[in-house]
Amino acid sequence: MSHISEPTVRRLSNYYRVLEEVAAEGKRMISSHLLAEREGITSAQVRKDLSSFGSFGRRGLGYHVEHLRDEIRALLGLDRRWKACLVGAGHIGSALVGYRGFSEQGFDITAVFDADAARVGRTLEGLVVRHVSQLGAKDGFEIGVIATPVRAAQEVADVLVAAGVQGILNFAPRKLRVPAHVTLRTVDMTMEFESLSYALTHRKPAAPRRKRTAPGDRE
Amino acid sequence: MSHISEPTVRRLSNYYRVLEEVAAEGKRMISSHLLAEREGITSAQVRKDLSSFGSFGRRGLGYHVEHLRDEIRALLGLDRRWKACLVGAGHIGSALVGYRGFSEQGFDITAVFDADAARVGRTLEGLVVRHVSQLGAKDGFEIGVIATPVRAAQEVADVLVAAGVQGILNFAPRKLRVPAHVTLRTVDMTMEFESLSYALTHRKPAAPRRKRTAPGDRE
DNA sequence: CCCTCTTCGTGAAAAGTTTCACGAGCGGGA
DNA sequence: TCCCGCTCGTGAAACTTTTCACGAAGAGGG
Repeated sequence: MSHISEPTVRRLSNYYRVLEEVAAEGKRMISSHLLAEREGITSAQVRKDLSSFGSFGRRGLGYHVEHLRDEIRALLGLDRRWKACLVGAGHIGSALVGYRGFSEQGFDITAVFDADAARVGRTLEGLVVRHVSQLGAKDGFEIGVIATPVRAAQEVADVLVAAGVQGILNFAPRKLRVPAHVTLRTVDMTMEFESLSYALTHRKPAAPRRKRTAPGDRE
Repeated sequence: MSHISEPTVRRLSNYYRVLEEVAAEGKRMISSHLLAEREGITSAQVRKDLSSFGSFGRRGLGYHVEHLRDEIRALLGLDRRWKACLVGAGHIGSALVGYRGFSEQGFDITAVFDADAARVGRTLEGLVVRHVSQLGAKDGFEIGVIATPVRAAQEVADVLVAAGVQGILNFAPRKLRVPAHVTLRTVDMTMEFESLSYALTHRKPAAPRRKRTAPGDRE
């Protein structure tokens, strides 16, 4: 195993969840074909992805569900827990602290920060909101989650980097600048909506009720 | 303009937000180089993306900020509003209803549904939560947003399709099956976290504290 | 008018990703 | 034991996306 591409990692993450489901259903083996069907992709893709980090299947039989699940879990680093903090106690931040999915996958949010004095001191899922100025290296956070308004996001990222986090999960709709040793992942809901808006606006079989003609339009 | 690839659309969405910012700063023109710098990509990429739907730049000068912004807005279908409903009034759902970003981009959530009787009747940002059984075609929703637990997501998607939505924005961590005439976009926070976990687990310069040796391992 | 500096638009090359297709291993039945 | 049906692993082909590199404007100064 030398290098696993980003698209492959994302699919592995999906396989992992399917495997958990399938294991819960009591199935012992699963074929690449079945796995592919659940994901809406081809079986060749599944086999290619899995072969990128090992040979886990048995010809004629498929993959051993629990074994494969455990291999992927280890590969993704989900067999340990991560110490995380959250910055931004607004709507999104509150939702994230309460979201089960994260702690289930090894993500412990143990502190919440906010820049707004009105929010400092309030309690969120058992955590007291602290002022962001108290965010330092001493607590040893490995991951920082940004759920602030977009204008504050870069500044918060800088604070997190200074506090020594190794990774940042950013929910503000903007690309952030972080040093190379810090890994950044951005969840951009706005972008997904705009992508959906584009797809709906240009979907093929739509009735041609009237064609908008923009200034520089061509066909 | 014949076809714009998905990665390009996503970047256009980013350019759009940068252009709004730059316009607010009062700048009149912007070069592909500057635009690229803000996004952390190359200027060739920017020019290629923009040229995929028209020639908006002027050689030697760059792009006219407001004009380009308006062109992208029209292309993405953001010059109109979408009538949307939300299913799932839990943590994530509540956050989404309250999230400014959506309405700013033309996304009007005008109804909230939930399957849990305990939540029906409660008010969320001025909207009374209704039981999901009341979700039908008569309200004419164009877009449905799914913010339910993963086990309910497919069923809700089916209901939305039956109610005639054209697009679905799914926040449950699972691929959903929808007919071809319905567009689906999934925001999978769990996957982003797992991708981050993978990156942190395998980051290069880390001290090689211990090497796991799996059964079928090779190098 | 001419020269220089800047920047776009765009084919062509390079890099990356997915799909194809086939050899080979495995279990089971006759 | 031998054959058949199933399924993996994988090189090669096909396709997609990004990067390169260069010709063609455009502006401004002298």
